[in-house]
Amino acid sequence: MNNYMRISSHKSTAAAPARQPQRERGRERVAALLDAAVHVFEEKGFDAATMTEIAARAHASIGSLYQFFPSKEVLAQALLDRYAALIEASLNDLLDRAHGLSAQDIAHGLVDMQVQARANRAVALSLVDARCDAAAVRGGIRDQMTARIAHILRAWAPGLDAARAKTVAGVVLQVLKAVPHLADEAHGAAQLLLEAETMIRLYVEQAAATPGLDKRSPGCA
Amino acid sequence: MNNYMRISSHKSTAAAPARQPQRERGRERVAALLDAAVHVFEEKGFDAATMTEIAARAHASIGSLYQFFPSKEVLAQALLDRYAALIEASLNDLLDRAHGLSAQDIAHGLVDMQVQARANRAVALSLVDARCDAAAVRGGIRDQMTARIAHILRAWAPGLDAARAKTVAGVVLQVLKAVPHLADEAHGAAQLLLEAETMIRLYVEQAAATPGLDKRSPGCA
Amino acid sequence: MNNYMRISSHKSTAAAPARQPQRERGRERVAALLDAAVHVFEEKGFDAATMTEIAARAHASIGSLYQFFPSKEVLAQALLDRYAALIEASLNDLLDRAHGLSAQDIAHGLVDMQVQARANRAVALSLVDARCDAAAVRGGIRDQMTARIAHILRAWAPGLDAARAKTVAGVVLQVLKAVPHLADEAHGAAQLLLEAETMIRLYVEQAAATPGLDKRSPGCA
Amino acid sequence: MNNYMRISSHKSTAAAPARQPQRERGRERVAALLDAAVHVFEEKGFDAATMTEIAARAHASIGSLYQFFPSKEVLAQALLDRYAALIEASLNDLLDRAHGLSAQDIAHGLVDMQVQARANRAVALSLVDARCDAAAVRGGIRDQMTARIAHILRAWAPGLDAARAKTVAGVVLQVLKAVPHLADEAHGAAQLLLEAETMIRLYVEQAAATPGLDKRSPGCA
DNA sequence: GATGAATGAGGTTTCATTCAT
DNA sequence: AATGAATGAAACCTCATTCAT
Repeated sequence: MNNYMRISSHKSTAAAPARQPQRERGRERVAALLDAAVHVFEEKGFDAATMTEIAARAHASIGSLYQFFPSKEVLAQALLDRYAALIEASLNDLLDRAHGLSAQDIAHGLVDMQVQARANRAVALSLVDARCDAAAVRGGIRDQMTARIAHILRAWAPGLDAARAKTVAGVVLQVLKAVPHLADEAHGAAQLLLEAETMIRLYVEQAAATPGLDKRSPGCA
Repeated sequence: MNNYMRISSHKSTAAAPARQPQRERGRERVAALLDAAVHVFEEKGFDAATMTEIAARAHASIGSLYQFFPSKEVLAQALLDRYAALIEASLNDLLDRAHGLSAQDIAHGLVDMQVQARANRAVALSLVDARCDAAAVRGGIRDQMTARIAHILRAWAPGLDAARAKTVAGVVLQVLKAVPHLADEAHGAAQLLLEAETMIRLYVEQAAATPGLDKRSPGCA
Repeated sequence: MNNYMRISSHKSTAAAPARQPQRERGRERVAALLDAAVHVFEEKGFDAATMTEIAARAHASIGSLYQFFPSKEVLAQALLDRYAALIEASLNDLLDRAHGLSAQDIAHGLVDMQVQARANRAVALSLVDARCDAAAVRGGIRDQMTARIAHILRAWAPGLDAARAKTVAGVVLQVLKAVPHLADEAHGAAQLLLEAETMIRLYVEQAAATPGLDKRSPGCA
Repeated sequence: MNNYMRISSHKSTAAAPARQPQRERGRERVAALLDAAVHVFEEKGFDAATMTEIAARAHASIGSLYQFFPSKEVLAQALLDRYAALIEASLNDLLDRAHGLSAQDIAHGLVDMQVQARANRAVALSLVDARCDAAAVRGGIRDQMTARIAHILRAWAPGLDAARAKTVAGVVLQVLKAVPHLADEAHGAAQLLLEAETMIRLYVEQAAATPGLDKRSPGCA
């Protein structure tokens, strides 16, 4: 895998990044803190979540939280990194298998990836949308996910024009962002997910069938 | 317009609602405050936005802001109401015209509605997602929009099963939520919007073609 | 008085400066807050002083303090500005009278200026030394005081070389910085101040007598 | 050296003093820690300096730092002790040579002492001024330095009245405190130091010439 | 009605110090 | 001895909201 493939590792901010624990005790703490952060961010959103509650939910003191995550921003970024690693693995797996799959399989693979990343899902996606200085950094994830999905689409439908693939991937990504919301629906979540798959399937099928005629009005097919 | 048509006015919270201005001067004030609120909420998000900045951006004092909107919640709700009225009008228009339109027209109508509601768009949608006490209240909008879109779909494709229409509408709504994001893309926003239309068109076409077989695996069509 | 004469007004920091109160109530508050700040900074020093204590000593809430002084830095700067205005007036007065005074009068005028600025004296001088980002801004005060004293020296001893006057002024300024400490001595404060005057008198007399021979070993006079 | 000569060792606080290292390795550690402390205190000042940064700069763990210096206060005191020892040596040397020196030599000796103590200079002097619980303890240094300088002055000018010598020494000490600041000036530091010497020389010459007439207005000489 | 000052709970963050390994 | 994790009081600062003028 070349460097272009990497999604995460966006520690470009000058501020101190998350500190790596050096003892077993510390590793356990960090894991507990991250899990607590996932839950609190998911329940309250980035702004409304409080560091105090996150620490408390991990049965740690506020000082311990800051020992490893020197700011709320860094904590959020750590969550994104963890999420990005999961997505990266799923996308790589799908990329390897892409050639020869049906449109349905591609759609299912993409939706399922989101469902599998369940533990961090809504969190990461909401953090991606959070508006703050680090927006650019986080935007990086979106761009790389778009690129990766475009890559998969072209592996699956080799005739697809590069620019078209990127456009299609951008739209698909937006739909994928809705997946966690659908999965949370009280009634008929399973059915809603299947519908999302259908939508994506139809769309990529159509894209594969009209691989590069970007400038036409898309309704004339 | 019957009561079933109303989307907004969910003032179920005990707190006093937005106060109606009594004079011409007051109406201008309220308009300026709402516009300022749109901008600040859009820039900062609900939590990070401050009442003080909103007042300042409207060249009003903080006291004036609270004169008309007795809490931040109420202000947000007022914005949602204004947004809902726009959407309501668009959806009603589309409902009236639905019968006889092509799938492409339906898709375009829905996407265009989002684009037209530009001034309030991202704000309202982000407020819809904001997690706070009033979440339930706001959730009402989503449910009603789903219902309204389902209504349009059945007006357009009379054979569509009621339950199926609701499911399809739910998925379409999620895609519509992505429209503002797509419209904000620096490169190729117009093309991205066309793609979103295509996606919706293909999806509703397929739904119209398999109107009620909800329980099957949707991939077997 | 030309622009070169101004000492204060160094609001070059991008951050919001102290906010001017617009009502009588506010003016009283600001005065009380500044007075409280003087005492606390004087007792504890810049770092050890707490905003909470300053507010409490002014019988104000912490919120009121931050209403007018959006940060500890800004509060310190406001104190410096107030101090600089006092010093500026004293120095201007001395400048006007300089021609024809005895060395003793010059020395007394300089020392007395420090004693007169009693209310803010030690505070301002300690803040000038405080190490922080605003050091440059504060350094500005020192440079301007040096320039002003040099100006006075040349008005008093017209033959004095410009460069020499600046050097002499720099040394005198350092001695003046010690004045508040001397004035605080439990035993013989008055005597100590007289001695400081003597020291400055002897020094400026000698400087006036050897007005521009900067490069010699100064001991050979 | 009799007891009267000791400047430091004011461990009157109840807390445990700096612990003596037992092995060679420990002595190196302590030296490194003290050096690091000098740099950090000098850069940040006593309050803003953090124990963690001091330890890090010495490539030691925070635990190691506390092994030898059980509190920040103790660490500062250790620095003062080290500084006091240097000053003590310089002052003793000057005391031995005082009789027969010129005023210029005395002035130079005092200023040079400050310049020589360069490594610890600003630190110690700033710590001397730091206002905290241990202020009294640190004040001891100032008193003893005053006494020592007075001693030197009387050894140099035997006719000098004891009380007058103490007063003069107090003023001279204040000027000496300015020496590090002068030595730090970007432009003409050397010249500024010479000027400080001149100032002190003139002052002690005058003191020697009017050895005990303390009550007169000092300007009438 | 309009204005701007007042309030204080609560949020993020720091850091001296202690302690288990 | 050495290390690094743990702790929590306390600091700075924000901001929704109230209220006197």
